[in-house]
Amino acid sequence: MKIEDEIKQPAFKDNHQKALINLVFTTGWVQQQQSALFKGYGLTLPQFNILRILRGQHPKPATVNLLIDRMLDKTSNASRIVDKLEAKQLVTRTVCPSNRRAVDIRITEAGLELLQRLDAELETRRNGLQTLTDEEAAQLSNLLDKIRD
Amino acid sequence: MKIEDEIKQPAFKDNHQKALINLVFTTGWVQQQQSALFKGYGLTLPQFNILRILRGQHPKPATVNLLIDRMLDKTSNASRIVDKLEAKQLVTRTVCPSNRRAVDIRITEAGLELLQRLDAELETRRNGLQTLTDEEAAQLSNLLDKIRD
DNA sequence: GCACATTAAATGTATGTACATATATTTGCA
DNA sequence: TGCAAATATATGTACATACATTTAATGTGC
Repeated sequence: MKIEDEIKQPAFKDNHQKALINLVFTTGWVQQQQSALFKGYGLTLPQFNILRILRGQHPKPATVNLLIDRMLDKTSNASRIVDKLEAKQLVTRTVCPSNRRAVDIRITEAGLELLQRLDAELETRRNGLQTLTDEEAAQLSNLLDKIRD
Repeated sequence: MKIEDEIKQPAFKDNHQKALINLVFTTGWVQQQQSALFKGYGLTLPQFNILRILRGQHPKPATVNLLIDRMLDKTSNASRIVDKLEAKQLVTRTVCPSNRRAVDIRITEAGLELLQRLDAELETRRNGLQTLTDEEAAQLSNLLDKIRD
């Protein structure tokens, strides 16, 4: 559906305004698709993203700072997302021996297994952008980079 | 900065994954820019968006249902965002005479004046996508429409 | 006219976001 | 050495999101 119809706005001031609204709307749309998938596994989107970062580090631990560094949303509160994952026994938290201010966070076997089950489903969806060709995906990425210049 | 450096991930599996991560990251980036602007006026981003819809309706009233229909994030709780705006006397709420289940929401003079002050500042920023040409903005919009196909 | 479904909005609860502040540990340097 | 600054994380608060439930008003079929 065209963005004009999605939000019932017949016209936009210019292409910039239209692109901005489309950007926000479409990103929300994609994230909602993803969330719906994770929900069946008892995970939220940020919890999934943290788990994925921890798997990338495995078997090395990660600190909260490392998680924030790699997260897409830098201002979110990694501490409390880890709280939830710890309660579900998908991660462990231990004081870092070499720096007792820091905390070593590790993904558990249960966490790895959960991610593995999700991988299969995600693969079939090509990350939610399955309607784009390879070239279009690259083009989109370039335009997005230019926005942040 | 390229997306690889923004989130310290040296490579991506394919262009689709890279575009998806870039989409989420860049939209967050743009929204944070906007939020920073609104903060100086005591508004949050969703509050601003609701106010703008109400101005579009003015002097006709809007119902909560109409707000949800036009909001970018369909699942957010318009009722409670209106609560905050009402507390700041930027909108009024009255029971709709023709359907007493519904509520007529109107922007106040103070709300209109606040938006007018924000307009001037937003204009100079070209909606946060000022680094794109007109053609690139149109191209971006087309790619985003295709994602939702 | 009345029971029952439908509709509009509000409310409850869990989670997340944004930002300020607190607590504990480590570092650096006078 | 001692003490202030820096660092790592946790906590507090306000607001928003996501989704289920509740309350009140309206519409519909019998």
